[in-house]
Amino acid sequence: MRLATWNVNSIRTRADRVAAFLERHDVDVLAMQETKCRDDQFPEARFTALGYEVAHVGYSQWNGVSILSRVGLEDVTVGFPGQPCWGEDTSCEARALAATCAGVRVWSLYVPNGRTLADPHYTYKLEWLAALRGTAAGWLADDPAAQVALVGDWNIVPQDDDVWDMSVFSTSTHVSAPERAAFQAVVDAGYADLVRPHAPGPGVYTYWDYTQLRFPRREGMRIDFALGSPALAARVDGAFIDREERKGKGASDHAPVVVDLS
DNA sequence: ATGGCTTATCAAATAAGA
Repeated sequence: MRLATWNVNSIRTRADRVAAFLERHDVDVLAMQETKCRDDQFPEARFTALGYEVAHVGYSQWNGVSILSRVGLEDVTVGFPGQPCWGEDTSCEARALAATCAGVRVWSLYVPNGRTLADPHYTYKLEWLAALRGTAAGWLADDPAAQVALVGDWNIVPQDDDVWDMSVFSTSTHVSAPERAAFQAVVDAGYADLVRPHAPGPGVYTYWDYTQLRFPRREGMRIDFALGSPALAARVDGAFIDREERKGKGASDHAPVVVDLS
C-alpha cells in the first residue's frame, strides 16, 4: 500500500496537480492539509472519478484536512479527543481527520503554525501537540499492535540540518526547543519517523517559501512527516519526498511525502 | 534596511502562511 501526505495549499487551485500526482505515483491513500475550503466547496467528484473515496473537513478558507483512499475509507473521525480549540468558537479548527484505510488508522494532521514565539498561537501550538501526544500514546497503550499513521504538516523542524540555515531562524517558531520537545514526545510515545531512514539529510526538505527564490536556491525546511506506530513502521518498504512537485507553475509550497507499506 | 510570493475573501486591503 502506498500512503502519501501533502500540504496542497488550496485543493481548488491544486486539484489538477493532485489528480496527476495520484496517477503518476499510483497512490492508494493521500492525506491532504490546507485544503482552504468548506466541505461544500471541495472538488470531490474530481477524485471519485479516479476511484477514490473522499473524506474532508473544512469550515472556511483557513485550514482544512482531507483523506482520499481507494483501499477503503471507514470510521471517519473529525478531530482527536482532547484537541484544543482556537479563538472564540466552541468548535475546533479543521486540523485533524482520521479514517481507517485497509486496516491502517490514518490521521491527516495540520499542526498550528505558532506565528511568533510571543503569540498566543504559539501556546496553542504547544498545547495542541501535547494533547495529540497524550491521546496517541493512549491508542498504543490500549493496543500495542495498532497500525496508526500520524501524517501531515507538523510545522516543526526537528533537527538543525532540517533547515538550510539555522541562523536565519534564531528567533523564529518551528525550530524552538519546546516545539522540538513536543515533536520528540510523540516519537517517544512510540511513533517513528517512517521517512527519514529512506530520505536522510542534510539538505532534504519538504517545504520551500514562495518568496526569496527559496526553491531554486535549495533553501527549504523539513516540516512534513509521516510518523507510524511500531506495527506500521515494521511494514515500511521505502519512502521518498517528491521534490518534483515543487517545480513549475502552480506548485504548492510543500512537496508530497510518500511511504510504501508491505 | 527590507521585501521579494501565494491563497482566500461580499473585490481592496487584509489575514495567514512558516
